[in-house]
Amino acid sequence: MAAASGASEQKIGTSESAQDLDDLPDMLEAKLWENPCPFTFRINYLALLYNTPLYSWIQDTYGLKRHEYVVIYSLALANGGSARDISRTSGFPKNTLSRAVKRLELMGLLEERSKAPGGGRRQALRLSEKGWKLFNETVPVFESYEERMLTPLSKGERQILFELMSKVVVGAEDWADDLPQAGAKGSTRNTKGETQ
Amino acid sequence: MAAASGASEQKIGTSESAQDLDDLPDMLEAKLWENPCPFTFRINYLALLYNTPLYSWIQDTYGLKRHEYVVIYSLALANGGSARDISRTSGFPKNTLSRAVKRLELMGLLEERSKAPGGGRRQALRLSEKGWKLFNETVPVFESYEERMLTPLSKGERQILFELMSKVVVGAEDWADDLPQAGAKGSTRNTKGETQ
DNA sequence: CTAAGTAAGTTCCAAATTGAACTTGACTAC
DNA sequence: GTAGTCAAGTTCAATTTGGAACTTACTTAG
Repeated sequence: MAAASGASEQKIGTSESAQDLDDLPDMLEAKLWENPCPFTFRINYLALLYNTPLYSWIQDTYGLKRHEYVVIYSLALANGGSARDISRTSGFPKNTLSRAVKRLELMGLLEERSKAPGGGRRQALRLSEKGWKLFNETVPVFESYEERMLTPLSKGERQILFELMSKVVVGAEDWADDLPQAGAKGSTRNTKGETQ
Repeated sequence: MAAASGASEQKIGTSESAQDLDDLPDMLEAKLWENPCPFTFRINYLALLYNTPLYSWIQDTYGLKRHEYVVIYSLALANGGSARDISRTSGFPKNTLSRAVKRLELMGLLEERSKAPGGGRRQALRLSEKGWKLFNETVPVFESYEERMLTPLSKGERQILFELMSKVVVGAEDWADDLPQAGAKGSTRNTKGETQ
């Protein structure tokens, strides 16, 4: 709760305050404390703060783009997964992933795709030795960044946060499909936005 | 906590289970329950689930792209804000926003930009009557979607979640700038990723 | 008053992204 | 076996994106 700043109808009384001092725009205050969607704003904002530096580090260090690294990460957690799985869990469209996979193969980070584990025409993707090495080198950085993010919370608070977020995610299975009104042609879902 | 599925070294014993039944890939289970970064995965995943349908609804209904709607939303919370502010708080690069603003003006959703409130060369952006109308029509949908998302939580739990997330966001001011190792040329920050 | 400095906003263009169409392979029913 | 159905993956083309360079406008120092 709490209404912190005085944005909205600001008549520019005395303030314009932190604008340049601390570099934090009033707008951030407004988005944090007067937002009709405070939860999702925090979600999005934290995702921004977390992802941006990490993926730009990955880019600079390993020359991998975000969706390429996402493939690595995904396979590290579920080796033998398919492009479709990665698409579903990350939000990247399948053609983007197709290219990513191709490039990773070329770089020798994936093993040759074995034919099909699950259903239809699915291809099982697996990390190569080199792919695992890359993953093992990089996870600690991601982990420590998450750790860093959670610094303000005690052990117990983290546990609670984890449980609450899990509840929300698990519950999401219900609503995650019916849009406001029309789903219309929305056949294949994923249309934007990404996940690690 | 809790190791749910049996992904990682899956030898395809009996399962491949929900793969087609419920449409949830094992990979999702792995990412949820065996992820070295469980918090940020949830963050990203929820952002995905929330943003995707809403913005594609906005697109279909009002013909506005995500960053365009973000401008509207941002100004609704902090009227008179500048493009720079929106960039900072949303993560979109300034040229993208420049274009968005231009288009919104053309559509009559913004008032003519007044010169400068804060410092330097800043332009104050304001919603027009029409812009407010659009915002007022759409927020309820965003709100109800957030509400929907939080359904699994009791009132008290929501309050706790809100407080914990706030703590993390507020604490972010400290770490939000130093990358893993080199910030290098990273002058203007925002390089990818978006926020509402 | 002029010069230098700074940063917001804009333009440009090469590169990346993705919807749509297509291809491919597998499974199912006959 | 063959035909039909379905979805994973790929290709293609058009749009979108965002880094770099530029412009503009204000602020400050001389």
